[in-house]
Amino acid sequence: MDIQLKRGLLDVSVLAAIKDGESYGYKIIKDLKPYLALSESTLYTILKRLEMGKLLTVRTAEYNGRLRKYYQITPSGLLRIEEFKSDWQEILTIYQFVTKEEHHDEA
Amino acid sequence: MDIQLKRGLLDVSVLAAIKDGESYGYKIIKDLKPYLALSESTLYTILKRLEMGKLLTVRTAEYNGRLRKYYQITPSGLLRIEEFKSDWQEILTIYQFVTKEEHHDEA
DNA sequence: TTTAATACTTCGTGATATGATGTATTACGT
DNA sequence: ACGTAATACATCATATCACGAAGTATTAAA
Repeated sequence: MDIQLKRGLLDVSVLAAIKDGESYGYKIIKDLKPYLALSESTLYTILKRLEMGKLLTVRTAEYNGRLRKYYQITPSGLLRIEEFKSDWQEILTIYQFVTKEEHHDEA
Repeated sequence: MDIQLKRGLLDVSVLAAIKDGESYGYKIIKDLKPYLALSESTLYTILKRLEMGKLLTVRTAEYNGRLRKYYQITPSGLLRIEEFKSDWQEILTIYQFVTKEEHHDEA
């Protein structure tokens, strides 16, 4: 798929992946895999960005002898998802413009 | 609107703006204005990119004493729009993932 | 005659997705 | 016991890209 098309969905997809309960990097990738593929470097870049924007918080905990970073969504993060839903209306309008067929005169 | 969300739509919107007949920069901006705002610098960057990718061709012609560059879509450009339509199915799947509500137990 | 509209161009910048590479531990297969 | 895969996170370099700013030049309108 076109890379550019994914861009607007990335941040919000990651937020969606943790919105029903905290998760961690590796699991997020696996959970998103059916919908969109993203590499580890991409994910961690996104997580860092979302953390800086206070859309999620992080806590480090030990699991099975190794460290994991658990990411939890904030109210701002939830708000971000709501904003995305609003934006979607505009996106749909553009989609319709792009895909509309030219009107041909018939007979 | 989120800038990132627009990214995947930009190229294909410009292509859509010329798919029913050639057009030129200034007119493309005006035609797209109801759907998405884009500046001249952005548009001409896109046009250059599309030209290099052979998704459109250019001819320069004089109009009213000044030069205009007319852009015409190529078969590859039309194909690009078709590909976008296919990609849209994936986008919709991601959209549904992002917006789906958590399932709460009732009663 | 001054301002707005038309029309295209170039430059610099900041944001960003991603591959490559690295470190370290645990689980599994044989 | 040993090698390989899976888990888990981190950093760096790079290429792409949207966009504001600023510029050039002509025509239309006020």
